[in-house]
Amino acid sequence: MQSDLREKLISDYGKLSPQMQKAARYILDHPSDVALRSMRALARAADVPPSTITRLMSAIGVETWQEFRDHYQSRLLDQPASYAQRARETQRTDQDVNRDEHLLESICRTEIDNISAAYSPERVARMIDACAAIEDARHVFIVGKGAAYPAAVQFAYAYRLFRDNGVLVDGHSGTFGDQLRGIGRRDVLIAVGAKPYIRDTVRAVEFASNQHCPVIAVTDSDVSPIAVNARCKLVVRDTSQSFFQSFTAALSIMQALVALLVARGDQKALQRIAAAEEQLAVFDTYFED
Amino acid sequence: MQSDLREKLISDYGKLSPQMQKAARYILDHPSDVALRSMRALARAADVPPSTITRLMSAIGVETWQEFRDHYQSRLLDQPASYAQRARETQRTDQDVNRDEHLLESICRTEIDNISAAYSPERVARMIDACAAIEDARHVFIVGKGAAYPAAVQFAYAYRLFRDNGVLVDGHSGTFGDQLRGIGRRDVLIAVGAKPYIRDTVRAVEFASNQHCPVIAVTDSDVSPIAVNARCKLVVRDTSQSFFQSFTAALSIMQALVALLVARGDQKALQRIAAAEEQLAVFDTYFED
DNA sequence: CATATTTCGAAACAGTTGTTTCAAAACTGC
DNA sequence: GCAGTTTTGAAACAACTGTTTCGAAATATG
Repeated sequence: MQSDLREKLISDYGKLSPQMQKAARYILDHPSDVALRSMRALARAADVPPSTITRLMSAIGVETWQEFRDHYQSRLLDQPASYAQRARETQRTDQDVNRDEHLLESICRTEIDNISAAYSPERVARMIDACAAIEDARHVFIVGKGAAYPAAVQFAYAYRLFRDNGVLVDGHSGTFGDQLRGIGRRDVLIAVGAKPYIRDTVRAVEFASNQHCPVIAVTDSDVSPIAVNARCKLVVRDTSQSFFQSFTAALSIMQALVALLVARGDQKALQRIAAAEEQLAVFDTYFED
Repeated sequence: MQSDLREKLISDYGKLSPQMQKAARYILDHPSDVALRSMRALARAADVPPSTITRLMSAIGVETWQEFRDHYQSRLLDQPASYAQRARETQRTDQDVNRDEHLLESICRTEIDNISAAYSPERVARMIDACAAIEDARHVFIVGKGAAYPAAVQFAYAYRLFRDNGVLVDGHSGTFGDQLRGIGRRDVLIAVGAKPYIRDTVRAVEFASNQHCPVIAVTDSDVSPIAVNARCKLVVRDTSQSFFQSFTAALSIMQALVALLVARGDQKALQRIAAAEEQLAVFDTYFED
């Protein structure tokens, strides 16, 4: 509702008492202090007793200092909505009636959060780097087991529509060893996996590394066993409300990689896509209505 | 001397005790938490006793938590590479240089749009309805081919961890007909698919409908051939920047269904999950570091 | 000038903070 | 197996947190 407390502070400034003005002024001049320091510390810095801050809060219609601080913290992070605030919101209506709705609501927020984090400037740079590696590769191996399997499949499927050097290492028919045979320095292995890490995936990464094959790790941490020695670490959040990690952000990134590869590619890529489509049509895969 | 504590954390990671690794890892994954939250709050979030954080500090050669926090706070202030700002930047130089960044930026926005649309109040109501149908079903069949396959697999995989009446109709081994045999009014078919619709999926839906089996359609339109006669239509956007539709929102919804089912379920569901985890551990599926 | 309001800050409060301590638990190497 | 080491979490600690209370000070009103 009240989206910008700063504006409120400015517009109400005239109606405040002298001491409150002093506090308000300091806050306007040092917004990051609100986000980073404690209320009392801020009061000291503004040369005002703590109670003045509390009073200022109620004067501008803010329930509690935490609410105020959260606002400034999320502004500092420049994330659409703050995490803590969100958590408290969902907690507030913790009761029986709309429990399902609230769960889904909170899942939605988390998913969005995970995705925006995945496209932070730093990650974007890494994705572009990953693309470069993929473009130069002789073969592109993709490994992802368990919960990460869908994300791996997604990439493999889309990739195959415009390149024919992709190999999905699924271990379905035969062992990993068979599928990874001959992997080397001129290839690339894209490994997808989050905690709990699946042994096969880790082993595949280790094997590739030993064969000097660069690894692109799509995983949940910089220090994930999948990310060790990786040429490129694409770290995605998998925060989830359920017992099951969310692979939404991972899937999104995989799709983005494909989009990026196509965008950077030449006409040939587009032609291949057209050919693939046509082929599917010939095989009567699609349904026409 | 040691200017970047993050690097230090990564390089020393291997030499830390398990609990410290857990803490270090959380810090690496959530750096802004260090800047914004209290030490104890961080410890709670990382699921670690407060003393572990203190110990971690001395392990990486930091005198006090304050010193550590200050480091992260100034990093946060130094780096105003904000999201919105970044968007503006990339738009400004629309041409040559930052084309990749711009594309990813726009993909990100689209993905977020798709997801928020998927959790609109109306959809949320439908999802709850879908859950009810799934709960009452004798068997839960899941079908999704081509690009929709990953989303279907995702659901099937997670669902199998706490219910044993799920059947992934993938048409891999044998025909669709075999896997759908005996489907009837007491079952449920979850069908995932967007344009271009794949013939097999449509046929599966038609077959199920003829056998009076209720259908839950996760698709791209209310009038999609998959959604005709569906008991419950979960319409998700698949807007995408690339030639390839985005199945992010569909995947997200499938995951949300699982979360909802578990949340609504009884203790038995949780017990089954525990059992499944244990079984995977017994089979040595997971990698321990 | 007296009085009614408003403004103010010290003090008290319950809760939380960062840190240290210590005994139990989990690993060592033999 | 066991002694020796390391690792761990609960408890205790003083210091600090955000908030409320209440009487004094300042201001306004007549």
